[in-house]
Amino acid sequence: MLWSMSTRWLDPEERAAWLRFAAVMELLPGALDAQLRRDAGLSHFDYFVLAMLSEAPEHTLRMTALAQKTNATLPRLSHVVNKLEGRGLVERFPCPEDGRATNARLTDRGWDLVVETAPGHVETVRHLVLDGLSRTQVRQLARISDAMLARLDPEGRMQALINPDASPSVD
Amino acid sequence: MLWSMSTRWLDPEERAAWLRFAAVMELLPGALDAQLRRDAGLSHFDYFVLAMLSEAPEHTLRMTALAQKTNATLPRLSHVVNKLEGRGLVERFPCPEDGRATNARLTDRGWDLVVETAPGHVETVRHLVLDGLSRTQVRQLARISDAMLARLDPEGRMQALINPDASPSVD
DNA sequence: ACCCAAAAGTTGTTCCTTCAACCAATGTCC
DNA sequence: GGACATTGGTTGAAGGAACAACTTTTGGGT
Repeated sequence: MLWSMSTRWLDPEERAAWLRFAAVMELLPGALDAQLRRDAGLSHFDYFVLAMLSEAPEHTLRMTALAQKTNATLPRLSHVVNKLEGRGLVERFPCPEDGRATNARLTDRGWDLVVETAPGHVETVRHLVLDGLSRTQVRQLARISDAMLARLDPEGRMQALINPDASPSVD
Repeated sequence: MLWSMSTRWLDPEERAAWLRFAAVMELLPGALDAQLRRDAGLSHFDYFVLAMLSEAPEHTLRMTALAQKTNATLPRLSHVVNKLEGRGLVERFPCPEDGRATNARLTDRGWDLVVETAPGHVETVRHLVLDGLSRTQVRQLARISDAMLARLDPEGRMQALINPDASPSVD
C-alpha cells in the first residue's frame, strides 16, 4: 500500500466483531483437532479425507477430486493418503479410464472408523459451536458465512460440500 | 463416545450453517497469511506477535504474557522471537524483577514495520470479511462469536484483546 | 539455612506442510 | 504419426509447529 490512502480503520463495532471472530478462528480448529486426535488418532484433515470418501459413490474418488473437496494441494494429499494407506484405512488403485489417474477408496476398516468416529465429532461440533446459539443465530451464521465465502472463494470450489448426501460424512 | 447414545445428527439448517462456517475457517486464515507474507514478509502469527508488542506499554512484554496474548505455547513463541530478533524487529533482555523471566521489546525497525503493514492488513480484513456484511450482520457476528468463545475459552485467556487501546495494533 | 517443588525459557526431535523437481500418460496440431 | 505441451500424480528436501527434556531461578516449608 505505497500510495498511502489514509486508512479506514475499524470502528468500535467492527473491531469488536473482528477481534472476537478472529479469536474463534484461532481456538476452534485446535479444539476440533484435539478431540479427533484423542478419540480416533486422526488429525482433523485425516478425518475430513475419510469423510469425503465415505460420501462418495463406491467410497471412491480420484486424487484430484479428493484434493479439491478437501481444499488440499495434491502433494499434501498424496502424503496423507500414504499414511492412511499404511494404516489400512484407504487403498489406492489405478483409474481404469485414465492411465494417469489414481483412485483412492475407503477400506472396510476405514469405513468402520468413520462410523465410529462421526458421532463423537458431531457431538463436539454441537457442544462447541451450535449449542451456544439460538435457532435464529444459526441461520444468521449461515448467511454471514455465505457472504464471506463469496469473497474468499468466488469460484466456489468448496461449494461441492454444501449439498445434501449420505449418512456419516458430517463435516 | 462408547455408551453410544443415539447421536443427535445435524438438521438441515445446522448442517448448512456448519458447512459454510467450516469452509470459511478453512480459507480465511490462509488468505490473511498470504497477504501479510506478500506485503511484509511476515506470517500472520509473526505479525500478531509484533502487533501485541506494539500495543503494550514500552512496547515490551514478558515472554509468558506474550504467549498468552497470542495463544501460543512458550516453545513456539521462543522460536518465533528468535527469528524476529534475527531480523532486528524485536530484542530480548532479562527481566529486572525476576531472574527467570525474559522481556521482549519491539525495536524501532519493528515498530516501523507494524506501522507500515497495519493499513494493508486492515484493508484486507475489510475486503474479505466486513465489507460483505451489513451493519446488522457485523453486530450479529460479534454476538455469535461471543457465544462460541464462552465455550471455547471459558477462562477467557484471549479476552485480553477484546479491550480498547493504542493505534496500529489492529488484529 | 536448606531442600524441593513450581515457574520461566531454551533447545532438540519429530511430524506435518509446502515447494520444486520429476515421471508417466494423454491429447493436440501439423 | 511424431513433437510438444498439459494433466495427474509421486517423491525428496526445506521450513514451521507441537511435544518432550533440560536449565535456571524463585519461593515455600521446616
